[in-house]
Amino acid sequence: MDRTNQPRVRFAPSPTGYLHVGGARTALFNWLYARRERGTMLLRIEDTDVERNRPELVDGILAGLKWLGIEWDEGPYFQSQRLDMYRSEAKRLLVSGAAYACYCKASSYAGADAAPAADSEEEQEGEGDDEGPKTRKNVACPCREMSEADRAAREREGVPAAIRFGIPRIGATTFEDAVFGSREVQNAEIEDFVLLRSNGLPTYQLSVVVDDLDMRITHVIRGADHLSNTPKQVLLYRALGAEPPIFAHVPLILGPDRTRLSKRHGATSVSSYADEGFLPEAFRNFLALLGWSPGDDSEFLRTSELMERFSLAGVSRTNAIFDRPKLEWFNTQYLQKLPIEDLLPCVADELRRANLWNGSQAAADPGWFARAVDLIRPRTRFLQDFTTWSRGFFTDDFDFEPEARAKFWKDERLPGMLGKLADALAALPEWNHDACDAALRQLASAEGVKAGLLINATRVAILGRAVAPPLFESMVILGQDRVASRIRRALPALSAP
RNA sequence: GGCGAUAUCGUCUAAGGGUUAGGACGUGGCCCUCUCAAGGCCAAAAUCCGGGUUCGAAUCCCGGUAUCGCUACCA
Repeated sequence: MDRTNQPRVRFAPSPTGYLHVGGARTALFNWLYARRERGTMLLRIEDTDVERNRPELVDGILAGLKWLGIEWDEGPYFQSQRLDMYRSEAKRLLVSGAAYACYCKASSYAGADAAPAADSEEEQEGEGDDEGPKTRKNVACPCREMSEADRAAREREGVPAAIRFGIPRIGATTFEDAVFGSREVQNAEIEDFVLLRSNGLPTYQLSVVVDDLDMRITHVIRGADHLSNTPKQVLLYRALGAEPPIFAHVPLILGPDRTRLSKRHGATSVSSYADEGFLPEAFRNFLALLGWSPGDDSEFLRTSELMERFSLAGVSRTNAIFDRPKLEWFNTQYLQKLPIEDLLPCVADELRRANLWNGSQAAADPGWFARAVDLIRPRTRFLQDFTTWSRGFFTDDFDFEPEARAKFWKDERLPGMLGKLADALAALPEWNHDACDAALRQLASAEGVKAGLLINATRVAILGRAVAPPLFESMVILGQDRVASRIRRALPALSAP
């Protein structure tokens, strides 16, 4: 089968941190594109920076992608296992004259003015801000023009050399970006960047191009922070005798303060959203709409629809702010609108996590489980809601919430009335919504109280909470025996001060 | 500092020369009600500023401003 026309995309995180929402969104776009176009997505771990690299984080990134439901078709490949290829390609460029050896000390370039102490201080206000020299010229490495004799001398001395790419002095480099359109950059603006460090490890620019070429990547979909460096890579592709792939840079995701999303904005790792009880599909829907629009007013888009409708043309060019309330809204929508059979496995997992699954009616009776979840879900916002305030549906082991007691158990006639209610309910020949309703209202009018008083008090008695689903539906789910015994069990607590 | 990109309600966005500038989140109000949600209805809320081009500009052009990105032997 001829697959030459099928796109190949990749997600290429570097294990310097967990999988954050920006990376997740990039991964999602790649995945949606691959699925839409019946292409192939591969995963590549960019771990060429030995100092920042933390191998133990790879598992977390993989786990984050799995939770998101993003499946790659090839990989993961590790750049750390492909070093020979980068070295030989660098050598090729050296031989062809596209690159040159640089004998300068790394420190004379590295972080020359960069690394402004990582997001710490703002320089204080005031006028006298004739600050330190922030000026920076393009790197014009003297080694580029070094004579052969000098070069040989350095080699003899064993001076460690980096390999730099020699940017053409004149002309411009152009490329097409599927999102930002056609781009042109003057070569004079581009500095001779390093391809291979003096320690023999490749830089990002080299490894990314070599790999994308070797892996036959057709579409590079990545964050817009790479847009400015793309001309370097285009030049590199050409120097390697290849045509560049199609680029598609997607806008960045910012925090509410419009700065790059980072730890101090709170949850930025995908796993924290998993822990918080978000549904993966809701998260995908939310993420997909951050920087992409289907073109109409559709918002609730299940993953299958995203895969049908995603296109690079719909990607925005404007950075987007991560809007937590909207994410929560999506989660609520999914909890309530998902076909019940799609939701059940997620709830079952949550019950297992809370140790409420084994031996429960939920595990034993699928039909009952579905009815119970359906009753509870209109009031849920997170998966945890099934094991916190609604745990009374899945176990007898729950407490009477103090606020609920204070609010609905005030009336001192309640113990007597609920005792009678328990008897009346236990004696019902049939157990359904209307029978329970009638029994309770009959008692209320006989006692001369409003039905609401009994309803609210009973809800607390059988579920322990002031906030729970409507009473009679809850009774039906719980069953006659359990309801009667729970009411009786509550009586002592009810009469306690 | 240099280079570049971007700019529509507070937020995500639609409208790619002609609309009362639409939808959604959030906010406020009303309805529903057995608690609390959900839901329904209503409301306030935007074309960054200034110049052009045009009969007509959110849309095209220029300038300014702001924001973001890049400017590393990080990715």
